[in-house]
Amino acid sequence: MVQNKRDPSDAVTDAWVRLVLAERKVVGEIEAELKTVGFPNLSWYDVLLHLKRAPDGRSSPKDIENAVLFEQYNISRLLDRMEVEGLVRRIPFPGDKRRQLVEITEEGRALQRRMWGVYGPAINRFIGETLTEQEARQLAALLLKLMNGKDDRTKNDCS
Amino acid sequence: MVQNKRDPSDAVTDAWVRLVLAERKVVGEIEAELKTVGFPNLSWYDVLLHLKRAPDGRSSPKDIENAVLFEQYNISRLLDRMEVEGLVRRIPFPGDKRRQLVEITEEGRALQRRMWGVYGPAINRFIGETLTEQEARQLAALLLKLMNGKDDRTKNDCS
DNA sequence: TCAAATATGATGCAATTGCATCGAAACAGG
DNA sequence: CCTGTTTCGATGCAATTGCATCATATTTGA
Repeated sequence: MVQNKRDPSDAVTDAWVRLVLAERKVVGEIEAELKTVGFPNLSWYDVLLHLKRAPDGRSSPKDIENAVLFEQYNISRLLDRMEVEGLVRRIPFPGDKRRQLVEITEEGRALQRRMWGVYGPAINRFIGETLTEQEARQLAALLLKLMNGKDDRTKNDCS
Repeated sequence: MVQNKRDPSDAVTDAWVRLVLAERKVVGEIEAELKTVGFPNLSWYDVLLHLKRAPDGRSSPKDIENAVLFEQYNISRLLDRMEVEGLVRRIPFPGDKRRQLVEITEEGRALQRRMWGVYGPAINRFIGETLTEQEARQLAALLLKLMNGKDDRTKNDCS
C-alpha cells in the first residue's frame, strides 16, 4: 500500500467530481420522467428487477441490500411499503428463523414491466444518444473496475 | 431525433447500472470515512468548495444549485444549517432584492481545508489506486460527455 | 405604465433516511 | 452443553428531503 495520504491528481479528482455530478444529473432527469408518469422511485424498480431475476422471484433482504447497495434499515422499510402496495410478499426462510424470503408478486412483475416501458427509453435517450456503443462499453468497463476496487487486476486497454 | 422509444443496448444498460452503483458505493465509503472523523456530509463540502472558489468567496444560492445539482429547497435549508454553524453568511444582493449572496466565512474555509485532509486522500485511495492516470482521464472525459448531453460534439478518441 | 409572466428564495407538512439500538436466532469454541 | 459473538432484520426518534405552494421582486410586452 503505497502513498496512502497523498492528494489525488487532477485527473482523479475530475473523474470523482464528474462521477458524482453525472450520476446526480442523469438520475434526476430520469426520476423526474418516471414521476410525471406517476411511477414510483427508482429504488422500487431496483428491488423489483432484482427479485424478478432471482430464482423463483425470491431473494433475501440481505441479498437485495448487497445488490442495490442501500442501507439495511432502508431495505427493511422499503420492503414494508412495497408489501403494503402488494408488489412483494415476505415469506419465512426455510431452516433459519432469523432470515426471510421476499417474493415478487404478479403485481410487482407487472409494475416492473410497465416502468421499464418508460425507464428503458429514458436510459437510451440520456446515455444511448450521447455515447457511442464503443464509449458506453468503455464507460461500463471503467466503472466496473472502480466498483471492484484496487485489487481488481482486469486488463483494460484502449479498445 | 431518431429512435426515441427504443430500449437501450446492453452496453448502454451496463453503463447506466454501473454509473449508479459505482457512485453509490464510492460515495458511501467516502462519506462513512468522513463521518468516523466527525465531519459533516459531502453536500456541505460541495457548497464550501464552490464558495471558496467563487470570486470573493461569494455566490448566489441559484449558482450553488446549478453547481452542485441539488434542489432549490434543499440548498435553501442546507444554507440555513450552515449559517447556524457559522460557516456561511447571507448578505443582500446589490440591485436585486429577490436574490442574495452567500459568503463563506473564515470558519467555513477552515472546515473545507480540514475536510480535504480526509476527503482528498480518500478519493485517491478509492479512485487513484484503482484506475491508472490514463483511465481516470478517460473516465472523466466520458462522464463529461454524459453530463453535457447529446448535443455535445466533443471529440473523444482513445488517448 | 400596468398586468401577466417569470425568477428567486422560503416554508408547512408529509415521506424518507440516518442513527442508534434492539430482539431473536444461529454460530463458535471452550 | 453453555456462553459470548455474530448475523439478520426491525424500530423509535431525530434529521433531512420531497412536494406543493407561497411571497416578493423583476422582467416582458401589450
